[in-house]
Amino acid sequence: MTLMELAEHEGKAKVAIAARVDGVLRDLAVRAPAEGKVEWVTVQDPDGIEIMRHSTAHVMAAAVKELFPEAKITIGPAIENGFYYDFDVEEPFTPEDLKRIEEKMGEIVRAADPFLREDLSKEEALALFSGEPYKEELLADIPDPTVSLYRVGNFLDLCRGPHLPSSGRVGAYKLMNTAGAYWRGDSRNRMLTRIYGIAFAKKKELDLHLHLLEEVKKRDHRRLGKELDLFSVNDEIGPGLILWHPKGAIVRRIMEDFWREEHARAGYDLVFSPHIARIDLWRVSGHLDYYRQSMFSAIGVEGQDYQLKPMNCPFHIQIYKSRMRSYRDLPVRYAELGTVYRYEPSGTLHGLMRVRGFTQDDAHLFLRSDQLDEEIFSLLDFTLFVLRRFGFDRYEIFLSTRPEKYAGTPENWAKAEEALKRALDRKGLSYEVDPGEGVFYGPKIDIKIKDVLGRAWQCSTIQVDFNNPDRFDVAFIGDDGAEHRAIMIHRALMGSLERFFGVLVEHYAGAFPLWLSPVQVDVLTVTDRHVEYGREVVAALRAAGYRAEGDFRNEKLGYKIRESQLDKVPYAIVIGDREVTDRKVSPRRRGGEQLPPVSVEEFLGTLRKETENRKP
RNA sequence: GCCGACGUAGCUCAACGGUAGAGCAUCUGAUUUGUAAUCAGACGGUUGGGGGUUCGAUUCCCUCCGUCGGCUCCA
Repeated sequence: MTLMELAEHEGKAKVAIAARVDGVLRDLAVRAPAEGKVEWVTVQDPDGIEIMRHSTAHVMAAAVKELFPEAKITIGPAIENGFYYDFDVEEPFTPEDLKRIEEKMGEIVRAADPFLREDLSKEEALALFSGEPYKEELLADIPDPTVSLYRVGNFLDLCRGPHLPSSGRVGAYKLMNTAGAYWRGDSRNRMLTRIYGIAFAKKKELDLHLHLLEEVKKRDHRRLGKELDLFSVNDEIGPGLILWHPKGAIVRRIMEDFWREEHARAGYDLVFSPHIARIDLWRVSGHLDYYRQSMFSAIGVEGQDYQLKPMNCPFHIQIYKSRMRSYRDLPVRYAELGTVYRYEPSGTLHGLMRVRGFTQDDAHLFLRSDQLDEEIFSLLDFTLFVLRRFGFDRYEIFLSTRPEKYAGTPENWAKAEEALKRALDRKGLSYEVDPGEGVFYGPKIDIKIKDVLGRAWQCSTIQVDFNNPDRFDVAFIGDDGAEHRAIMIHRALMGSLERFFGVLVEHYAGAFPLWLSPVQVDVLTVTDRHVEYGREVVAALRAAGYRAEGDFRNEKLGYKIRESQLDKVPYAIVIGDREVTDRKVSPRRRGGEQLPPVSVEEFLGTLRKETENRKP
């Protein structure tokens, strides 16, 4: 009896698409075990939906091979929300091709061809895949003597499986776009043509996801940046270089003020450093060896080479080194909103999220080794405190370990990795280990913040550095009167102000909380009769420290309300005959909620309450 | 950087080998208006830059710049 027959017997044939036999995922076509645990896997199951998406990729590849027999197949896994498949073709697919492929997929789904598994020796498989060089290459790399193949209709693919019982069980899918992708993700390899698709169990879920994509588009910080006049990038200035317009600049200034205030409170000393330095500084720091591909070319000055800074650390180190330090002075914490410049390949630039010039909310901590654990622990605390103030309370945390290209000794790396791990464990934070993803000078904790739509953004980073102290001879005098090596921590909480601001814009869809809003209150008059009192109200709000603007134009109230709403101003207050007579204002919240008329004093109280503690 | 698509008025988009058009914004006038758009008129473009094909290019070709979707990389 096969699992399929067993499923029929148990009345599960309609929902089961695979089975977990003693914890191992299997096709329904295989023989049911005489004993052992069988669990049915459905498309509701995370494993099940992945199988379905993977099978959809096969169906797509089958459709492509029918329409474009000369296309060479490569690989096509399931991914979040869907799947992709990479092909080697002479001419990349056009949107019209995608439409045809999608239709052909429909035919294959309607045909409900079974997915048939065949286990063959590698030699037999090689014979079947002659003319498919990528499959031959994959086969050559498989150590096992036998491999599994899956056939659906006329399409045969090398695959581990499992798969749906038949193509008829494929759910709702849609081909989205094509993209270039290197074979095996290596830029030295040939560029393939990738087709991305999304796939869900039900049409309704697919529609929901398409709706989500619309929402993402609406929140795009590049669109909102233009609509709300927050920032721009400009051809004549150059790609990846940001112009902060007045409204964006207000938000940035508030972010910076908050940051400075809290850092002073947390025991940091605020410093400033220049944007360029002699190239030798970067030779000593190791940047020239390990970071050169991210640096702009040197600048010749009176026969000497200077370098635009990609990081702030060497400067802070020099401040530390400007005098002798006692063990009693540590930890020394230098913080700077330091603007750095990094060469990023043009194809990677993206609005505010990936730029060539950005300001890090950087700090460097100089510690004794006995202070490392405690400092990292309180740093995690501080980081989460700052992030929460901006409305982020969900995170993905990664611990990145030693990369291939690194400076320092493996022993020191291990020590640092241990220290980071201990702090995370003590703080009770769950995290993933990212092997080999550390920076060249040390391991790090990265905190990705999750926005309202659940997307994760890399912002905060805490990096231990055992390298620079050696290179720059960063030392302190211990209680034994001898010189000791200090440990350094690099850290940024918001990461880059540009990226963090971009994330903020998307998180709030441009509707910033009151404390961050570029304009907090719009004062709208009904007719010319009310302008005088309107000016008075604007002046009173400004005198109290709020960002208020008056709209005294000769327009209908509805027109002004609409504009205020589109500008996402938190409060619009209406002033007409009634308000002038009673010396009151009628506030309306962004979103339409109408509040009762109150005196200006009372309204100020409302604002004060809403901005205290910088409520997100 | 690589692959593909794209670049038309301040913005969003039409036209597509035959001297470029709409809506919104802006400006002017009228209207004095009560919670998401009052009406009318005017202004606005060497169609991203350069080169080529053609009697003629926004349209076809080349090249450069930039943007977008990915890949590689990353705050």
